[in-house]
Amino acid sequence: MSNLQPVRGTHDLMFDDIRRHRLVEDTAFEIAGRYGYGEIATPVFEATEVFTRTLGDTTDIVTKEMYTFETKGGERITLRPEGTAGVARAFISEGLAQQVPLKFFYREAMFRYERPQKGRQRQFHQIGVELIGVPGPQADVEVIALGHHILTALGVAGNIKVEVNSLGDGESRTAYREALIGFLGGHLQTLSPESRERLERNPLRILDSKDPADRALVADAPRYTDYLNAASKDFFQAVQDGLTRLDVPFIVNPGLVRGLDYYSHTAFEFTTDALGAQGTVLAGGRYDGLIPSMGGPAAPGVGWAAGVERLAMLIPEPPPAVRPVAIIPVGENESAVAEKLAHDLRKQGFAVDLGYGGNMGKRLKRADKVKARVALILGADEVRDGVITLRDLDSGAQRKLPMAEVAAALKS
RNA sequence: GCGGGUGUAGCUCAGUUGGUUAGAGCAUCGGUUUGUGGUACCGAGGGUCGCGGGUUCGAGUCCCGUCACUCGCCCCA
Repeated sequence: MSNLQPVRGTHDLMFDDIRRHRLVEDTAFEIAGRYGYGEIATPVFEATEVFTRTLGDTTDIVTKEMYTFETKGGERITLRPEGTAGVARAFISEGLAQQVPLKFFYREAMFRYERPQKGRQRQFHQIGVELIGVPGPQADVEVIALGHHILTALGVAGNIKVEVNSLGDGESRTAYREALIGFLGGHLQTLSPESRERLERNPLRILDSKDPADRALVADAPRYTDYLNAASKDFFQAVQDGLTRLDVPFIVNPGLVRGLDYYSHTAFEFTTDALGAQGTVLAGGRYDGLIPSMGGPAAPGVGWAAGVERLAMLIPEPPPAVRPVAIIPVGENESAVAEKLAHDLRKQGFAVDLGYGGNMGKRLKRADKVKARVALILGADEVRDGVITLRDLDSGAQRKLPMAEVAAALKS
């Protein structure tokens, strides 16, 4: 077992990496709280149907990309590949329909059996919000503005584009889908082989194909906006007006689509070109059909999820670790005094580093390594006189002061 | 799932047309300095050359397989 490696697509998070991670999560949590979103933690695994019932026949996802297994008791279980289905399931199981509107925030690990790339692991982390029970466009606006607010607070919004689109209601989508299939079906030879397959399974996805021939064809295809009915147009306009009012910069991307039927109206993505092919940093939309499709009440919803790893990569500087106070005892007897001092200071809220051995030089070196801000030197002289030597490790200045005044001096 | 690139010390990398005991910087440890860190100087430790097989008198170097990472495609709930 000497060649132990982490399982493909998984990573150990520590030091700077996890500080970046926590900065993303904590910032998002704090700001979501200002908008009234409370945290929810759903189970890491769910009954497989929780995901398959909503994903339908989009076979790649179901067959290729879910971690599904059978338990000893014969249950079919899937590690959650995304957060919304679990929240929707909780909404149904906990009978929360009486309590709408409900606002949830989550920060959790997700699992997808995909080929790892930059910004794409098999175990990864998402933050996300769900706003359930509000049918009107102000909910979409709030959720998008919240996403933008979080990215701004993280200092990464400058590199990010906010793209929005409307999928309209069910009637609009059916009409558009037919028109699109009709048009593309007349140009089968021009379509890329991949898109020819998508034509039956997931025609809307052809709109965001990367193939140049597809793109040229799509430019002449019927436009989604022309097939939105009046109600859908009004809804989309209200979303855009709301975003403008809140100074959220956005562009309308008519090629931005969702493959699944439970989505309606607003779809949006926050993208960057700093991460190669994995440019989507936050994505969401309105899912009025999701909860009903899982057997729940007719509760509308809108939300998004963002990749913590991707956001963490965009943060230029990881937040610094806490700078402790280092206590440096010089001899054996002084060590006991130092342990007591460390304990007292920690109880008062200070971060204290106390090494486990070594002479003064070694201990100062260690203090430097843990980036201590000050060293409290405790030798025989100090103990005898009831004082301590306080050395500022940045300036090198040091002075003696009575033991009783240490805590006060450290606060300044 | 498909195609390309890369695997040499803890990290970043060098290593000639195949040729002796595989190198550097950083990091680590020790010393100059047993009451003063960072800087400097001196020294030391640390390598199954990703793994397995093959070609060869001889492989870090060439070939095959495999694993991992990486870039793109597919997918992106």
